[in-house]
Amino acid sequence: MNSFTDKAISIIKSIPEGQVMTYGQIARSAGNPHGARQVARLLHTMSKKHGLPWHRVINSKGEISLNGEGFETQKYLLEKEGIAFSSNSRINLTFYQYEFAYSE
DNA sequence: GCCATGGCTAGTA
DNA sequence: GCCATGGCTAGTA
Repeated sequence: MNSFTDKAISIIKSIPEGQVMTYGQIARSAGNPHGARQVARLLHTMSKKHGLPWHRVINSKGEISLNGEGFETQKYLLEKEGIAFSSNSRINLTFYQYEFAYSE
């Protein structure tokens, strides 16, 4: 459990229902401030295999980063967990962002 | 080579 | 709206 990817995966798994984290926040928590794109990549390739709550990860602007069908699916899943979207389809991070903290 | 980012500038109002 | 950035999976040989 040492690589950036392993840490990121365990962090993503810890996001509680009804809360979100951003790509950059996960990357920083996993030890690489510049790893946001790697987080995006691993979500894309490993979500299914690891059963990740991929829909609880959004970008730093509070937006869903998918297009088309993916966008609709993610928005639906988040709303189902009680997360509200503003009229411009954004999420209030101050309210819904999970403050990840290491538990040793 | 791939990626579902993010930060910063320019350029508007 | 542009572009620098970086760790590594999936799939072939």
